[in-house]
Amino acid sequence: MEKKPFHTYQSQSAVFKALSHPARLFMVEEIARGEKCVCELVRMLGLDASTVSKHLTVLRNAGVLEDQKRGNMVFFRVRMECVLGFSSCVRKSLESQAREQLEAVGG
Amino acid sequence: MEKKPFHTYQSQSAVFKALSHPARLFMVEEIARGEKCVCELVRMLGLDASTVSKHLTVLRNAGVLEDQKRGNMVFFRVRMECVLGFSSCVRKSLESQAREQLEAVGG
DNA sequence: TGGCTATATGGCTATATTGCCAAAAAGAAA
DNA sequence: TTTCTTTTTGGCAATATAGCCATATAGCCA
Repeated sequence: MEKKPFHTYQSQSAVFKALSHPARLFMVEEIARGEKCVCELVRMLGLDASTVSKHLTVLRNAGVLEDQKRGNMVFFRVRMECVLGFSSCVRKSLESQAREQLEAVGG
Repeated sequence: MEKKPFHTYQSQSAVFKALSHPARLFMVEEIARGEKCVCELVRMLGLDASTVSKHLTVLRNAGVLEDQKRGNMVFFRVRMECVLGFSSCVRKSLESQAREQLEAVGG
């Protein structure tokens, strides 16, 4: 059994950690619809600009997003394209689990 | 965030949070190779049994794993099968990003 | 019954995370 | 130049997490 070194789990789990906050998950999905500047995400989320900036730093450091400065604005795009499939997988799984739960209760 | 209700992001991000710890990621991959009792994971990880138990609770509550008690042992299986594809996606992305980084430096 | 194993829970400390405000840095505009 | 906008960074307090130990619970076997 080819076991993977521990640092492999470290950098992989950093990606999941980056996706593990509702606001960050929202941002990734919105950015997937088209690149967004920080200011637009601030407007969408209603969070402080510094908070949004730090969330985006987490996503960039994990390799999920990449940024590009144009003028005095910074635009973010998805870099790790394959994570976009994660959400639908998780959503469908949670939905089917909820249905199972409903049937078990007698729905 | 009016595309999807907030609780959708909450329960989805709980799944990613469950995967966001190296020990939990390791456990999911090992359990994917075949169901494991808590005691075996304790031996593999070298962590306290109570710590492993709590990690497994996180994974079960997120819907990633399910458990089954047989005798005085509890066996865990993967419930959210599709997460098993996440790791290879992330690993490949991180590898290609590392290669890009190497080229950028002049490797 | 008692003793042993496997697992879960409560409590505790150390560390990490999150969100805000204040301020700095970098451009654009007046 | 000054002023405004955008973004990042530092600092702080509140909260959450991770790990351990101690203990509780449950099942097996003698």
